[in-house]
Amino acid sequence: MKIGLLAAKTGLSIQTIRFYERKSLLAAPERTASNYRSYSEDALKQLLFIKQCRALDMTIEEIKLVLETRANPENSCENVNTTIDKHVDDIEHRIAELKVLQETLISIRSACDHDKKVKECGVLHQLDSIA
Amino acid sequence: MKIGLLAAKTGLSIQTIRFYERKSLLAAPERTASNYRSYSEDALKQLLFIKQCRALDMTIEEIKLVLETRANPENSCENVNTTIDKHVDDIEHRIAELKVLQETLISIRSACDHDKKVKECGVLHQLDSIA
DNA sequence: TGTAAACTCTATACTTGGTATAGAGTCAAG
DNA sequence: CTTGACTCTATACCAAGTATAGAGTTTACA
Repeated sequence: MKIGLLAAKTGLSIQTIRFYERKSLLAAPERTASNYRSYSEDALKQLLFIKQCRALDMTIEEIKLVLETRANPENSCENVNTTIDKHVDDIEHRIAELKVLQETLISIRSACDHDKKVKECGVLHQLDSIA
Repeated sequence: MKIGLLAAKTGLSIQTIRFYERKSLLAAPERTASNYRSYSEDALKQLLFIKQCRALDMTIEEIKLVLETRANPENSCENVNTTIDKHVDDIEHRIAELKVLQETLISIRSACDHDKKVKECGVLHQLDSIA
């Protein structure tokens, strides 16, 4: 199948598919006589796998690692698990950070209840003084 | 004061300060005879304000808007408040997304309790089939 | 006074994960 | 046979910086 159909089937853009090829996430496919990329069903499966990993916010490098690990069924899956564990950790940290940020923002926001003038705006005063 | 001292006082890198100048967040300062940037105390205050806004995850464009609003004390502070409200909203969404992601990751991770081989690894099977 | 270290300057390239374009070639339908 | 849809490569762009090269400047110390 050609790249347009593959894009439609995966829900990824054509440019994204070519981008993944450049990044060596997806093997360069066969070419037709007129130099069009020609993909197999395996490429489709691989892309769906990649898409799934991206949805889990894995970086391209991490996905590459997982794909390499997966390529040999006799490999230990240890570094796949390590990758997931690290993600869970990172996300936990990020959520905690965002919660603090959220509270700070809400607290700042409460300093100006209405549409006032700049010189009276508690939000701006807060922004000036917190640091 | 020269850029190195300003960087030390603000905790920003020299490159970041020059970057903010290029982005028009910080006015281009006077220059010495030898073309070195020479900053006032006001520049220091402005940078600390910017740093504070960045810590609240505002984009450079948003900060620019806030700075422009702030410049005239008679302005209405409405769009400052709007900016903050939008942020609170964005962060709420992001936290919700991350929580879903976290749960998904934890559920996937539970499919492989130990260091197994790739072919037996539940995590990899999950990654294959969820999409 | 000499010189070496520390500082600053501009300009450019790199990062991540794509997205958007230009300009050229190819293919299918009417 | 031409028009429109598709594909190709190469390049530039986004945010928010970071890192480097190569040149000039200032400061400290002997």
